[in-house]
Amino acid sequence: MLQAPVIMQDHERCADCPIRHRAVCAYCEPPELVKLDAIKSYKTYKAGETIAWAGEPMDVIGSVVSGVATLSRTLADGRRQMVGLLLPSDFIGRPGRPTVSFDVVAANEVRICRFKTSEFEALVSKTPALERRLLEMTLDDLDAARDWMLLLGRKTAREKIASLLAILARRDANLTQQTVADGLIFSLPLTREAMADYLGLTIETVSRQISALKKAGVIVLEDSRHIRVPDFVALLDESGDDSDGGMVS
Amino acid sequence: MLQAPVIMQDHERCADCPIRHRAVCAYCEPPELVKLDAIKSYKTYKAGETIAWAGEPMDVIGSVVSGVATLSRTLADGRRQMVGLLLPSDFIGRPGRPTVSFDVVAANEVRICRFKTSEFEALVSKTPALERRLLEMTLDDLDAARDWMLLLGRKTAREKIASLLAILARRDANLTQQTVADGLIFSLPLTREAMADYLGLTIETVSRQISALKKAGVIVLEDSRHIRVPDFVALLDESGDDSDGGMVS
DNA sequence: CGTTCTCTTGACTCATCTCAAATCTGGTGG
DNA sequence: CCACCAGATTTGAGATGAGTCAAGAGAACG
Repeated sequence: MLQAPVIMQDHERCADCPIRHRAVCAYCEPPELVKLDAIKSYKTYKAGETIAWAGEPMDVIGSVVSGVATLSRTLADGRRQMVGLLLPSDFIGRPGRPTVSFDVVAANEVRICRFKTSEFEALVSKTPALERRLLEMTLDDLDAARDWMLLLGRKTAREKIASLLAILARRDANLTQQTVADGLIFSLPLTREAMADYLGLTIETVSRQISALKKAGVIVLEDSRHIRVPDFVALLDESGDDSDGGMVS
Repeated sequence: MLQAPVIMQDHERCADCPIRHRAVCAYCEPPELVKLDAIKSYKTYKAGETIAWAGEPMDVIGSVVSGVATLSRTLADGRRQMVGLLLPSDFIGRPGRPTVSFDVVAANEVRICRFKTSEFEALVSKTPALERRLLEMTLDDLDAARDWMLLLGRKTAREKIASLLAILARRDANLTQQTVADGLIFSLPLTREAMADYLGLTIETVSRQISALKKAGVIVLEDSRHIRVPDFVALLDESGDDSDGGMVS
């Protein structure tokens, strides 16, 4: 379970940074960190605040230090689809392009370690460790986007909900070092609307399917933003994915 | 027509390669091309042939020289979603991971310039030009995947079809240097089934929506694999996208 | 304690899927 | 050149999952 939010300090030295080993700077050596230190700054956004608008020039890029942000694209008539979920250590902004192509919105309070785009790009081109990590992270994002496409194109509403809950549960278990095997509880960092945008559904369908999974005993709602999963395998079975994932010889 | 039949030669020298300036090697200098030359080989796959199976180890990676290949993921019960479309110059295989996570299938006859994964990775780590281009291509793929997610999650069947036709029409116009404005004809490199897998629809729905667009006069079928678009803007209107894309101040 | 927002639930509609059959196509062998 | 076959495509009829519209129940906030 998550504790009350710890008041974050500016991590003056990158070496103390909580995302030091997973962010874009993961492979940097101390001398390189000094250079990053020199050009970075921190900024905090409140829940619901827009960090960047689609189509606008993006003069800062950076890493999520804490909190959750969403990337979404909107059709002319208002239909919206989330296309990315940014968690701590994820990178915001696309090097080599002047504008963002989607809205970036803080889902809860988000803290960002940011750089001026131009300064960061200059540093990247001189720092192979940064470029290598950036490539690796982008490849991971692409893999995730492709799993997500399978979900959007072929899964039922119930499977979509189960898949999302499984993702969130697994990540939370990772963070808190619980074992996934027995009952685990996690908090939902997304509103029903954000879940609907993530899954390509309506709010009502999200709500109905959560109720259905609750009725089936697969999940228990502690309150509307905290979920308990008594049997993680049962949840995976509902997600439509190969349950033996990775076990194939 | 040329008198002598043109038989595709192995492009012994990269400098003569048709995808030289768009593939992963785009930024390489002649001395670097020599190194690529030394470790590359060519292979041709027939239409329908599987180039790589999901979950299998992938010991070769490389670039599509000609033809079209598809990436797709399959659920345990057989539902399938295409998650990538590989065109000439696109890169097959993921550096830094031993297995592929989806099936790679030739949609028509595909010719590949390939490298042993281990040799290629060794070269990448010593060749910044390769790494930079790889990052750039991966970022483009990620952008494309995100547009695709919007299509899968929020567009209607008719909009999905129109979007796909618009993409194919635009690419074909690019290749043949036609202007997109007036009536243009292009060939459909995908079967109805492949289109359905791309769009998250069934074959029947694909067929019905193509018929509907035909009846509405938006497209004309020369035959079932060749489409004429009398008015490209009308097609874009059907696609659901902002028609004024990029024109917003 | 209203006000407002989020979430849940119900009743009905409709887009897309499913199942089934007809038609078209290209390729093969006689 | 034609008959035939297998696969691809189209079309129809009916089923159904998810959307829409509407109302009510909680929660959060000042």
